[in-house]
Amino acid sequence: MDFMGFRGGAGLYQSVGRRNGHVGGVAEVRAALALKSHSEAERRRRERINSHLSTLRRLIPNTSKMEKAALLAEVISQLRQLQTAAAEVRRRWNVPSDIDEITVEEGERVESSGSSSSTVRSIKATICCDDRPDLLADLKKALESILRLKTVSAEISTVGCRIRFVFILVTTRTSTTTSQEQEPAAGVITRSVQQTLKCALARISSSSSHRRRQNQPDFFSARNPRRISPLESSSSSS
Amino acid sequence: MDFMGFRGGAGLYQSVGRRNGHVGGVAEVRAALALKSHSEAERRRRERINSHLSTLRRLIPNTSKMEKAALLAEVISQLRQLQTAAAEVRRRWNVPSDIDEITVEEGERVESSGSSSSTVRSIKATICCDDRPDLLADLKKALESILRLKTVSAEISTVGCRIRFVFILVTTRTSTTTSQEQEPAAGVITRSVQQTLKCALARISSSSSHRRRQNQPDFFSARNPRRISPLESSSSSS
DNA sequence: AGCTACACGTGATTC
DNA sequence: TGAATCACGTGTAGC
Repeated sequence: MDFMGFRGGAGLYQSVGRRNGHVGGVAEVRAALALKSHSEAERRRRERINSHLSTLRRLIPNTSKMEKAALLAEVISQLRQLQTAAAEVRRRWNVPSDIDEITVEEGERVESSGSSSSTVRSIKATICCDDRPDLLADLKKALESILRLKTVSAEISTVGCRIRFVFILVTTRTSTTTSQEQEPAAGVITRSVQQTLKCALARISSSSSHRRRQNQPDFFSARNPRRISPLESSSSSS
Repeated sequence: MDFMGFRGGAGLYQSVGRRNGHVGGVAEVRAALALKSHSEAERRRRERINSHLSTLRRLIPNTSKMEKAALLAEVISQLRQLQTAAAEVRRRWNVPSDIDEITVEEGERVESSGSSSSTVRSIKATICCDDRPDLLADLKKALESILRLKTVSAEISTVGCRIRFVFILVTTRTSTTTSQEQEPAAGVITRSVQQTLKCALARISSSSSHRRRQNQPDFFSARNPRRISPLESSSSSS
């Protein structure tokens, strides 16, 4: 315990030299004191970290005798499982989270019922953001007027100040079907929807004086597995 | 970097002495080599731990610039929230987990419809364990024959080899209502139910050659916040 | 004997 | 400047 402090003190003593002809100079004792408080602070820091590690051991079964790295690996595994499970439950129940999110997936292609041979795509767009008046109207307008999509259904759910939409949209062919323009590829549509929604929300969040609350939402507050900067998400898996 | 190794080497050198009249003896170089591999191993260990810490930083937003202890505190907070949320969802959906569990809560007191003035208590008992044939019958028998409880309903759900029951039970007054015995307190009943179920399951698990699978269940695999040794749980909050 | 994991004190760095 | 964090090499104990 003490031999280390002693050794450190001796080393410092040699470098400083015997000023004033005696070994117990003020500089030396000051340095020794500093060194001591330094080691004590470091010990406190270690205790803090190890205390947290032991509560993690308590939180996850069968990790009592694991080494530190293995414990952290278990923590990571558990956290990943829980985060993905929570995201799945949120998705199925349409529960808003505290993180802004936009996902757009394309549905199956559907034959148009009209007389022409054109097809119609269905698109599922989910938006999670802060609520505010006329948000639904604004989003619908953006989707319908800019992208000429038809809103088949809009499922809405709010928790506190947060809101989550699930839009089911279909492409509409204008009367210019006779023109030479080809039907856009699916990826183009989803990206356009995403961009449009992103811009609409960016406009809104910049105009309003909302401040994001930092922490502790109500239910299934799990942050998403990946960091998602506000409204920059991209997920289009089926 | 090197001064530490040099200092350590010097100390060792003094203790060993100048064997064979020269400073580069075999013992010295062996010791130096051992010290070197030691420090390298320690560096690898540090890298392993820090790598896990950085993936934790990636898993939880806004922890990039946190100090180590604060990061671990955030991890603990997240894990707690997710574990309790998952337990709540499991409870509501009656999803079996991979951990044996018995909880007994007493319901509200209900006036008996009979002519006597005796009352009836309702009890909700949930059991999560490995499935096996005749398990339901065994449990029902134990509850009804030993404790003279009537099974109002039994909700059952299985995932893989795991099963979870939710029994709704009511106390039955025998024809000896006229005797001098008092109605037992609620805590006594719940404890009795718990003990009976625990014994029934212990009998089963010891007789069968089941081995608990260690890890990675299907859905909502969260272990419970508290360590629960098999069939020793106790939770009777309302 | 070696190998591994942990605790410790210390230098470097930042604020 | 002190106070705090982190990385580093080392001592030490268990297998």
